[in-house]
Amino acid sequence: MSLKHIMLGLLREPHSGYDIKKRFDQSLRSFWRAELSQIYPMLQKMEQDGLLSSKEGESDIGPPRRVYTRSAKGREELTAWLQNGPTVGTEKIAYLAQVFFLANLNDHDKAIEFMQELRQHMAEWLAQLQAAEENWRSNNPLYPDELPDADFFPQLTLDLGLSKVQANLDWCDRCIERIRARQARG
Amino acid sequence: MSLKHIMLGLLREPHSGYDIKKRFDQSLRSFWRAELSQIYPMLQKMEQDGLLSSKEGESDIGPPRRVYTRSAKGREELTAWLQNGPTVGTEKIAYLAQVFFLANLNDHDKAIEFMQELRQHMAEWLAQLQAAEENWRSNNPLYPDELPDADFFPQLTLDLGLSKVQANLDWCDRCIERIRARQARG
DNA sequence: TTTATCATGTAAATTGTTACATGATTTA
DNA sequence: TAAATCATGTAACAATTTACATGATAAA
Repeated sequence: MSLKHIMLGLLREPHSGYDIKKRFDQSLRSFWRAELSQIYPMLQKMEQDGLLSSKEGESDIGPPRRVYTRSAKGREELTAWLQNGPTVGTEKIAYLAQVFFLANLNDHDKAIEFMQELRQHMAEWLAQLQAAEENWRSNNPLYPDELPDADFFPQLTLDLGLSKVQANLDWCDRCIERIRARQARG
Repeated sequence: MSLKHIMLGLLREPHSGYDIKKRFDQSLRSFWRAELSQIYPMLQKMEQDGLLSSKEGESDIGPPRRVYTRSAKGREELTAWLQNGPTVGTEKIAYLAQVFFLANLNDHDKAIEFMQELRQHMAEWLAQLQAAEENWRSNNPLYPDELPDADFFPQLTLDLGLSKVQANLDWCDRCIERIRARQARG
């Protein structure tokens, strides 16, 4: 059950549900996303279970906020998750399933179109990650290896994101070439 | 809703629920997995919805089987899924979330252990993919570019699998080095 | 005769998505 | 004053996992 643990990780500093949603969208979206309609009930459940405590937020601006802080039990739960070792083999990648069955289109042109559209998504994603990295680098002279731990480990995930999206992009190009070659052969 | 479409893709030839489970485990597990307890009810629902038809299986061996065939409506549903373009940005990668929060262990040795365990998983996974490819290559002189479409497109997903798992493995090595270097600096 | 594999399901719980509902504050 | 953002939630549905339940056949 990762959502709970990710939220515990984000609650290193006190946050509202709305804050947590923003952190998902800004920092985690390459590998996890969550909707507000999942976050708010989960915060309530976690508080019931003693992993969090909450208080009415000191909000300078905007409507009243409920701000959550993780408890000692919450910190233990988080470290237990990390100490149990990596969770692997649970990924679901819908676009790969689609490529697997692309023969069902019975049309190489449509298959190429599909791969080009996928390539476009990957190119945009790569540009976003590169922009994030460039922004980080130019605003922090310690980037990447002298950052404090709380930023260094997140940077590792950005590093992999860049490699992986690049690998996807290169693969799309190979696929398009190979499908074209089949087409040429008839 | 990809499970339905993947099952439609697998039902290019008539299959039982048990057969479908084997195809998930053998060919799709790098990017999708499903349990029998999800497959059987889904087959029933899909038949109700007119995407499949079923009959008592001609089973030479073993207990009676129910064998499903996709209907014209099922084929349309599958091509519609493919024609709607790639589904991206839905992946959840739990081990990356764990790396993101690894600072919470407050212990570089434990972080290195985590990355080594992850590296081990990736090495095993890579070996499996390489074995699958080698097996395929040695049993089929047409591998990879002269295969019929129904095998060529699946081969594309194996190609990406190999690149991606290799990228993960290299990244694990980089991470371990970088954490060690931090440790050395104190 | 025991173990592995074949074969099909149900039940309960958890997790995740989409739609709906409300209202305050800030910026243009 | 209109639109964007801040802020919190509920309801209904869909998807997934884990546990339970059963029994036949094949291979060692």
